[in-house]
Amino acid sequence: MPAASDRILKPRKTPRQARSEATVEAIFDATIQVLLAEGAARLTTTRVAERAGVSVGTMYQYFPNKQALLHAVLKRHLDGLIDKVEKACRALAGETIAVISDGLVAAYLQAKMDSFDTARALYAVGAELDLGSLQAANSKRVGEAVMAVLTSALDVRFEDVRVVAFTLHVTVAGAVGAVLERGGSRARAKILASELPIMCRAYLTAVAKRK
Amino acid sequence: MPAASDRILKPRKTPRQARSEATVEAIFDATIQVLLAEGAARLTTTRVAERAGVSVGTMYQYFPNKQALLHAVLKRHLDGLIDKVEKACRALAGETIAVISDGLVAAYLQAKMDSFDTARALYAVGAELDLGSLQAANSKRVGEAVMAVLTSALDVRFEDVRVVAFTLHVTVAGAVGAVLERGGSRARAKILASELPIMCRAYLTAVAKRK
DNA sequence: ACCTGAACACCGTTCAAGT
DNA sequence: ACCTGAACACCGTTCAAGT
Repeated sequence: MPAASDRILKPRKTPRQARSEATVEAIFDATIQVLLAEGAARLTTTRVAERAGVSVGTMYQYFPNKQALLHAVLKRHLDGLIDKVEKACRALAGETIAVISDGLVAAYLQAKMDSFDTARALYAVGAELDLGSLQAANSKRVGEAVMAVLTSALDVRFEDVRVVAFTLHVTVAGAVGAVLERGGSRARAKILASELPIMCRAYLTAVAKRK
Repeated sequence: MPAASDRILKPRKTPRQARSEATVEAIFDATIQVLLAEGAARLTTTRVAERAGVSVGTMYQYFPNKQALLHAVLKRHLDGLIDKVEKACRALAGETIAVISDGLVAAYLQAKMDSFDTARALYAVGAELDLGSLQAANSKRVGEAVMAVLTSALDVRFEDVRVVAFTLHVTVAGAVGAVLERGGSRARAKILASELPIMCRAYLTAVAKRK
């Protein structure tokens, strides 16, 4: 039988939607904090829940399992990257292939470097989840956007834009990923920043046909 | 007090060294088998030991922990790759840059494809261990070999071979890794096989100076 | 000497019991 | 209705007890 004090002690009902959003946000933040502060090996559902200020049980209301949590956190990060790349693609439409190439590489590197620590931390858990499907969706969205800019190039056209866009994406993403995975110093990131534009421009020029 | 039957039932002492090697080999094989058959999530020390026909305790005599085991298995795989790439480098010494470029890319792709399933399976556990240090060592050895062939090129020389070799390695390895990570169909591997040579040759030509 | 496998600490996940 | 956290199954690792 509920005592009268219950009415006072219990928090008033907060708007369901807003509360949920805040909780999810707190869990996301907690995940990255634990990852950065304690490492992938100590990234525990209990620890994340504790840091986020909720019980494990509550966390499992929002995410059915640990993998789903990591998936969501990584998706959030990748979506942010994709947004930036898409924006860059739209801004580069109708330029020459040289400008497009440099702009794309710069945008991609910039986006990755903006969230260097987070990106590195997330790469460390990447293999624990179905990174495959996420990256596939990622590839698709970035692929569409890149195909669009390449097609819009002022001075050239491509035999098979799909293949070219795929190659470009997988090479740049792969190189950056490789550097991030292996301890990724910022020095090495700088080498990429100077060499990738040359490589991409050279590749695009090699496979392009004059318009 | 040992009974007389012990002398009969106990296996005779097998040469220490040879026995160890066989056991370690069995554990390596068991690891990859469990990985391919049951997936990374079910890759368990107990399961590996069982499959290898030893007790967990025995396995811990050879490998101080699970990470060390995975590290060793991955190292074994990467060393195999490096050997092939180094061999290719030696064979390509003194050729023109075009031949060297195509030869290098072909050798790298070939080596990866030879062990496609193993490579894919290992990528799935890559993040669980200090892949970083392994890849760093890997990078170094491959870097040396690639620098050597590039320097030996008949027709051109490079301002900074170290940077060029690094870029080449990280791009090709990254692209292949990216494709393997995301479910890597062989169809996509084929696109790489046709595009990477073009890209690498274009890059090398762009940064090379006539001799 | 060397191997075994029960035991321990800890993790992901669930769900009865609270409020 | 919603949250909690003890409880459960399972994992990595150890080490007393066997042979």
